[in-house]
Amino acid sequence: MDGNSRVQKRNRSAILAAALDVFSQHGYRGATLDQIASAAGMSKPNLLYYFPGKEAVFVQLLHELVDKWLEPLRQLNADGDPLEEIRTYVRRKVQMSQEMPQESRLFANEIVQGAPRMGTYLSQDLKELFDEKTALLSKWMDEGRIARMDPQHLIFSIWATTQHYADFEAQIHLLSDPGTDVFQSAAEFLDNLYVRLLTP
Amino acid sequence: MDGNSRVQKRNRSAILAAALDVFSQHGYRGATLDQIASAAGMSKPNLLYYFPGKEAVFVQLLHELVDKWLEPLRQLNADGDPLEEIRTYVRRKVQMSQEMPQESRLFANEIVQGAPRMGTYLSQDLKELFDEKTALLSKWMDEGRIARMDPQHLIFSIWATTQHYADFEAQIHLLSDPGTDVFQSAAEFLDNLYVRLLTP
DNA sequence: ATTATCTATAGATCTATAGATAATGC
DNA sequence: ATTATCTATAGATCTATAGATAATGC
Repeated sequence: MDGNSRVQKRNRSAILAAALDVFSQHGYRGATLDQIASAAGMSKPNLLYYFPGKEAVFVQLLHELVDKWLEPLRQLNADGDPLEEIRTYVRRKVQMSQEMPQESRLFANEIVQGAPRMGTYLSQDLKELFDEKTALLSKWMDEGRIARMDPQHLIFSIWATTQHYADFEAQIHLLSDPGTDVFQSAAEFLDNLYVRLLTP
Repeated sequence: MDGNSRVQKRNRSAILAAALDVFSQHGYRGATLDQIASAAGMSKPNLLYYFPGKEAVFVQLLHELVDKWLEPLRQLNADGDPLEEIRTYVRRKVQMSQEMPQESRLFANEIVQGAPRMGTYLSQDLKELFDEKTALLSKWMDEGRIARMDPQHLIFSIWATTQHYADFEAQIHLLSDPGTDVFQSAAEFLDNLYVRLLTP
């Protein structure tokens, strides 16, 4: 009656987990409800009992992930030591590429195609957070605590370099020396890069 | 008779140009032959007179682009000044993001999804070139002409930071200050970044 | 004669729904 | 009584082909 029985919760989260698998690998159009239903261990009509349609599953999935996805940037702390805060942010982003590559590719897929289903509110959350944190970086630069540069491009470069290891994993894996821990050496490389770049 | 009449050439290149438009925006599965044929100004059966099928169009398109795409890295010159060579490479890659964003997104789409249609030979070309250029970077580091670091991650970081402006253009555009030339400021930011990073 | 294009449609795939049935909760 | 699931299928979309016709080149 409340639409939130144990079975409902279990099935809805099974569907969203399956949707993450399938959408992140094939993109929105490349994914089919059959694949998702099958990965969730149920029939396609049953899946559609829980969600009104394909797009609803996709949008719900983005919703549930966006907060988790932006958490590291949110934690960039105005009261901390600037360089250490940014190093921590970079380290966390590399870690997310390692531990949540599907989430990264889900967003990448969507944005590469112009983010047609991301919804304005998702972008508004992001824009607000982005403006807040670029302002913080500017302040740190004004205070001479990190080197002066364009704070927007600084954040873009952190996103680019860290998410690259998840989004382009197929290429990275093809080109990297076998037997090395790519994420470990990436974390070290990027830590060094941002220390060099940001030290006043 | 030779299968290379003027009409054939014109139509085949119209199809490939249309395919670049459509595949780069919607990905392989999201694109339809109808869209491509219509963008090329012909009927779908007529398109299929020139190519055996959808995948053939896509693979042919990748083929024709991969050389152009790798050209800037190929031009990294062992006899030039190391820092200037790398700065030039970065500048060219930013320029390509500005001037060939569709090509960038075409490859991005494909690699994010695990590069299922890229073919091994494409990757072999890339691997060979990548190994050659990382060896060159290593040599420059051994000679003390640029700072020592992991040369593989150095190239990954250049790809990531430069291609990001094409691949994630939707996001960049949403977040950037309006009225500024994003590519101009990106080029300056990245030039400064790599000078700082690489100066011994 | 050969090349290029069109109409019509087969066949496959996919999203979504209708309607019946089984399982669960009171 | 309500919630959850199934079978069957409608309807839309898409790739690809068959077969006829028009345009071009010798």
